[in-house]
Formats: sequence, C-alpha cells, structure tokens
Amino acid sequence: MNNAIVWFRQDLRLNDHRALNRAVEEGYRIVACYVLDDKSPGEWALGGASRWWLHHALADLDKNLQKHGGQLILRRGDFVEELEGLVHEVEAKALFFSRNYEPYMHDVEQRLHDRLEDDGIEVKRFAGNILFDPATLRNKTNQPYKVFTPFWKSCLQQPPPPPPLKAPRQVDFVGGDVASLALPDLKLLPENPDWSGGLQDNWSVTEDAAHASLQEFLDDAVAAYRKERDIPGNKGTSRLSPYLHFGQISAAQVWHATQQHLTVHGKDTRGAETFLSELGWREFSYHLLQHFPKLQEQPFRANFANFPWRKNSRNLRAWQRGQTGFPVVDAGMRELWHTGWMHNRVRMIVASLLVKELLIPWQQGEAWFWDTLVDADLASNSASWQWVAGCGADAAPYFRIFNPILQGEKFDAQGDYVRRWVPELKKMPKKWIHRPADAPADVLADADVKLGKSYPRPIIDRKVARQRALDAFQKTRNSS
DNA sequence: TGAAATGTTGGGGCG
DNA sequence: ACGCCCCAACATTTC
Repeated sequence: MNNAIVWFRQDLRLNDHRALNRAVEEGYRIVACYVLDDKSPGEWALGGASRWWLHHALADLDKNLQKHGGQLILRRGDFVEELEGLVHEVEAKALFFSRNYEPYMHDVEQRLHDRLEDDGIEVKRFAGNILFDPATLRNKTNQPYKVFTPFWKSCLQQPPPPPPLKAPRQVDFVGGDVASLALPDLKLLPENPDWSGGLQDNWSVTEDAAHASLQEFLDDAVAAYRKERDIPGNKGTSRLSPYLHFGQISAAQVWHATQQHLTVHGKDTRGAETFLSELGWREFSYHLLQHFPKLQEQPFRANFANFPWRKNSRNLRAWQRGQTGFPVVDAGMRELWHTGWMHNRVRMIVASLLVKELLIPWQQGEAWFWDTLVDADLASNSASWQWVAGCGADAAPYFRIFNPILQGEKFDAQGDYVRRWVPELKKMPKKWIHRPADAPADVLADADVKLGKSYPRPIIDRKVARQRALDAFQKTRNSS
C-alpha cells in the first residue's frame, strides 16, 4: 500500500472532493495537508478577514478528518518546497489536488508537476471550484467571451457539472508521526487588537454550516430572490460567498441542490434562475482572469490606461471607515468592517461612490475589500471592481453613477439597514434618514443628530462630482 | 444591476 | 364656456 498526499487548498471540505475520493479509490494511504505560503501570492497574500476565516475553516476540516481517524497536517513556507519536502518525508508516490485559478498558481502547479514527476511521483490535478472550465469556452470567433449574457448562455449549453460526490466512507491515513504545525502557529488570527468579535458573531465557519445556509436559502428565500436580493435589510441572499471561496461548499453542490429544488418545487423558476446566474458571474470572473491574468492590477480596457484618477487619502479613509456622510454608504462600509461581508447591492453603491464621484483608483477599493472581506476572491473581486469602474468586460456604462441617496430610498425604504449600522442616525425618520444634510433643523434636533459632529456632512458635493466624473469618463471613452 | 434633463400630457384653478 | 397657465405625472432622451 502506497502513500499519497492530498493537498487541500480552496477546497476545504470532505464532500464532493474529487482529488480526495480518487486518492482513496486508488487505494492510497493518505496524508491530508494544507500549506500556508505568505510569499508566493505576492501582493495578493491573504487579507486579514480571509486569514480569520481560513483559521476556522482549517480547524473544521481537521475536525472532520479526525472523525475519519486522520488529521490535517499544517505546513508553512513556499508551496513547492514544502510539498516536495513532505512528499519525501512520507515517501509518497503521488500528490492529489484541485486546481486553483489564481494567476501565480499556474506557475506553482507547473513547477510542482515538473519537480515531482522528475522524481517519479505522480501528480494528479483535478478541476477546481467552478462549474464549467472557463478556459475552454470560446465565442463564435474563437475568442474568449467579453460579454456576460452570451457567455452564460454558452455555459448553460455545456454538459452540466458532474453530480456531487459523497465524502469517502473510509479513509486510510498514513500512521505514525507526520510533523505538523499547530493551527495557532500559522498566526492566522488577529491579535493586538483582536478585531474578530463581529466576525465570530456572524459566521459559523464549517462545512456543515455552508450546507445549512444553502438549505435555508432554498427553503426560505430563493423563490423571492429576484426582488429580495436587492434589499440589504432583508435576508434575501444566500450568503454563501465565503464558503464558496474557501471551497467549504462546491459550486457543483450549489448548482445541483438548486436544480433539485426546482424539480421538486417547480412553478416559478425565475428566482432560482437568477440565483444561478449570479454563480454565472462568478464563472465569468474566472473566465476573464484566465484570459487576462493582470485583471487584478490593470484595466481590462486599454483606453483606461491614462484615466485621470485622483488619489486622496483623506477621502479614501473616510470611505473605509464609513464616514462619508452618505448613510447607505456608511452603513455598508461599517457592515463590512464589522462582519467581513457586505450586501451586494450596497457593494455596488459604495464602489460607485469611490470610483466615480471620488475618482479614487479602483485598485484602492479592491485592496480594501481584499483585506476586509471574508469572501475576498481574486477573480470576483477584481472583475467586479473593474465592472463598476467601467474599465472591465461588459462593464457598467460610464454614465451609470449611483445616487447613494436615491439608492438608499429605493432599496432601504424604511431606513432599517442604515439604522442598524449607523446608530447615530437611529432616531431619524425615514423621510430624512438617507439625506440628513437636507433635513430641517428641528428634525435633526429631535433625532439627536449634530451634523459635522455626531454624523459627518457629505464629504463631497454630489452634483459637482457627478459632472466631473462624466467629463473624465467621456474623455476616456472618446480616446479609445 | 441609473439619474438627470427635457419633453409631453392632462386636470384643475382662474380670469 | 373658454383659453391660459401651472404643474404633477409620466415618457423620452441624454449623459
């Protein structure tokens, strides 16, 4: 009986894990391992919120492996060196893993393959956590898709993703002492200060919790998804994004559970279709990242190379801290800071303010989200920021500039979302809660709001800023 | 997966 | 009764 390593990455689950299942089927004794490499990803090493999530996801995976009589071996260092070292330590004959589509990982996977195959070690790589292989999809002119709708239509014509696998019933683990760091040695949790209390209160970071969330969403929310998903004060979305990012649930599991739900409850399928198309945007992001590996740094549309962005650390900081004077924006940024997550509708609003009205480079918003989101995902984060900024594929048109006041009144009509995250506006009546700067003095006094003191005035004159943005974006458009 | 500016319509007040 | 003005309310165009 030979030994094999199963390298866990963004697939921190036991169910529907093709690499693990295959290693077991082929009769190997298994070493399950995770390598934390803070260097290979360059600037895109894990952000703070991601590290917190990862800690708990690894703890859960280890617990689940222990139920099978195993454990998760933890290493820290260069991916290739650590894995090569471990292979030799345990005299493994094979390495099994799921692909990861982040650009620097192409190189890591290639080097691993070359180094290990030279030593006669089999390297077995499986599809990663996407539904369709985005690298193989091409439009009629054999080019990568640049527009979402035809991309997604083409995906829906592909053979569906294979049905999810159950966790292997029995796994033989390599016995004896395989050296492992203890989880705290990875130093993933914040200290001095420990800001993770809000995250702890809001998330259960387990494979079981991922499935519970999915089930709850399908039972309670998917039917009304089309409308409710835009209301940030309601629980209208699945909140699966961090679980999907870390692979605690697979996209295929979500896909099939949703299809299954449709065949059972079938009347109005539009909610479920809209939900699946959101998975489609995730696929589209991976598609774009594959074909444009600079997506994280460089504008997808070349004519944005000389766009007149204006760095402004004061405005950036006000935005980051939720002190812009636009209630729905501040609510969103504080929700993010507190919970590591932000409702999608609000993500669009806050991003629009940053890149359009403030003209701050989208990369600075991207970097902030990267550090603070528990669902920070290289493909989705980059593609989405470029989308809002107008420099991405199938991006928002240059003239689409959200008015945070109107967006607030439209999607948070009662002001509940704002009251929850911006407590200094708690007593404001709904008529004025999204525009405190316009409220009559007696309304402000009754609500104990002192503009400029207890709550900031808007950091920018929207009307002027809007015109400035239109001018800048139109110039860029004409220069293409 | 907008918003603002501009255009059109129609009801009501009023001379 | 009629024309005129005002201005919501809605539609269309523009950015």
